[in-house]
Amino acid sequence: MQRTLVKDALNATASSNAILLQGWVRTRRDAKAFSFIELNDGSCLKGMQVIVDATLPDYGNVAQANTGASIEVHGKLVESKGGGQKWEVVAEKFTVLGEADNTYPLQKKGHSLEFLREIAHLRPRSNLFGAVFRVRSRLAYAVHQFFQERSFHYVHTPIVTASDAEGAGDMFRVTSLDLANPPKTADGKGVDNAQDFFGKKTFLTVSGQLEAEIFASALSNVYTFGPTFRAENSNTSRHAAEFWMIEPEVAFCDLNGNMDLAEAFVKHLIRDAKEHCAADLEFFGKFVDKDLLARLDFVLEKPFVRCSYTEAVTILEQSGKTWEHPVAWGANLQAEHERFLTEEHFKCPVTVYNYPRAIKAFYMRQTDGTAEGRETVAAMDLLVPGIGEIIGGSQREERLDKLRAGMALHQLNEKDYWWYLDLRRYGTVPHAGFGLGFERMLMFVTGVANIRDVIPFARTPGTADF
RNA sequence: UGCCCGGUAGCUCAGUGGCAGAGCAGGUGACUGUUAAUCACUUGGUCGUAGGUUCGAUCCCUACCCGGGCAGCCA
Repeated sequence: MQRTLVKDALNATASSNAILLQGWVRTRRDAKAFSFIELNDGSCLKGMQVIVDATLPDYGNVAQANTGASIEVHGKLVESKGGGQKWEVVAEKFTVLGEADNTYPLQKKGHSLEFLREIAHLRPRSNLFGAVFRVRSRLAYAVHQFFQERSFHYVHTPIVTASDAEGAGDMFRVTSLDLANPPKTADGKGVDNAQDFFGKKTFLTVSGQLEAEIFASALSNVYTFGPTFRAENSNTSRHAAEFWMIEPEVAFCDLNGNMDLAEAFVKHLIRDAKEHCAADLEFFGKFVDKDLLARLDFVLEKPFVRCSYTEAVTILEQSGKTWEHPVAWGANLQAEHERFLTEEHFKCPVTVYNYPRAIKAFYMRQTDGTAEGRETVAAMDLLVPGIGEIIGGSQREERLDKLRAGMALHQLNEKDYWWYLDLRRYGTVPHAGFGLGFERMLMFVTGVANIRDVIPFARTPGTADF
C-alpha cells in the first residue's frame, strides 16, 4: 500500500477507508478507551491526529509510541469528532518501527535555540526547524526558478581555487601535504608547494564571481549558487565560515540594471515563500517575530530606496545622532550607519551605490566624471531592516586600462589575473553582478535572528560539529 | 580578535559565605474526544574546570573552557 504524506492527508477533500501514514510521534495523550497520537512526517508543519482504540489487537504497541518514536499507521481517514482539526486517522493496524526512550531530548515544550544547536541531528524534528528547512528548500528552488525563467544559465564555479586574492576575505587552505613534515624548497626555508596535490597553493573559494564573469562573457546571463567559505574569525549572528551564495553575472548590464535585478530577485523570493510556505511563515510570525508578515508585505509593496553613498553620508551627518564610528566621506559605512538608514531613516530596504573607490574591490567600475579626491566606483549594497547587508554587488570594470589601474591601486599582481585581464582584451562588454547571502535571505524571510539556525549544520569559528 | 553577559536537575531558570530549590520533562496512579490535556504522588545534583581567599565556597578572587550578545571583517 502506498504511503500518504500528512500534508496530503490534511488537504483531503473526502474521507478514505484505507490510508497509510508513516512518521514520528510528537505527543501522545492516553484516555481509558483509546489514545491520541500526533504524527508528524515533516511534509508540513501540522501533524495528523491518530486515534488508537483500546480494543485494537495492536493497542499494546501504543505504550512504546513515546515522543520521538517512529510509527506506521494503517487506518481510515475520517472527519474528526474533536475541535482542533478537520481530519483524523482511526488506526486499524498500529506499528512502532523505532522506539524512543525517555532519554529523547526533544520535549513537547519549546526549547532554547542554543540547546537545539547542540542537538542539530534532532532539531529538524522540531516545529521551528522543520519550518526553517522547508523554507530553505523551497527558496533554493525559487532561486533557480527566478533565473531560469529569465534565461540565465547556471554555472558551477570551482570550490577549490588557486587564486588566493579574490579580494573577499581570508581563505581556507586546501592541501594534501603532511603538515607535520611538509616537503621543503631547495633552500630549505619554505614549504615546497609544487609538491602539493595541485602543484600549487590552493584554497576553498570565497566567491565564484571572477569565474562567473568568464561565463557571462560567453553565455550573457549566468548565475552561481553554491557553498562559499570564509576563514574570518567572525563571531556574530550574521556570519558563518561556510555559507551559500547566489551570484548572478550579467553581460551588457550597468549598475542600474544590476539594482533592478537585485530588487526583483529579493521580491521574488519573498513572494514565493509567502505563496508556498504560508503555514510555516505564519508559524514564524507567531513564535519568532510578530512583525514578520507585515514587514514582508511592506517590502513587497514598496520600491526599494536607492541612495548614493555621498547622499547617505550627508543624511548620517545631518541626523543629529552621535555615532560610535565617525561618519566621513571616504570611510566605510558601519553597521550602526546601515541600520539607521534602513531601519530609522528610510524604514525600508535601501540600495546604497557609488562607494569611494579606495574602500572597494579592484574590479569595480570607476564612475566616470567624479571629482578629484572623491572618485567612486559603481558598487552597491542592499541593506534590509534587522540584518543589514544582504547583497553586495557592482558593475565590473570592463576597460582594460582602468582595470589595470585599479589593480595597481590595490597592489595586485597582473600575472595572477592574466585570464581575467584577457576578458577585457577580447570582446569586452559592460557587465555587472552581485552576491546574495542565501542564509541572510532566509533570516530575513523567516525572522530567525541567528545564521546558525537557518543552515542545517553551521560552521563557525571553533565549531564544526555533525 | 576586542568588549559585555552567562554556565546550578534531562530542559528553562531562581537562590544563598553555613542541610541544594521551582516549573516543565521523566516515573507511578487517577481522570478525560484529548490536542503544549488535567489532577495527585514521585525519581533526579561533582552548582563548567582548575587553583586561591576562608573555620567553612555553588556564592568572593584569578586563570582556563564552553555558550550567547555587540563590534570589526562581509554575504
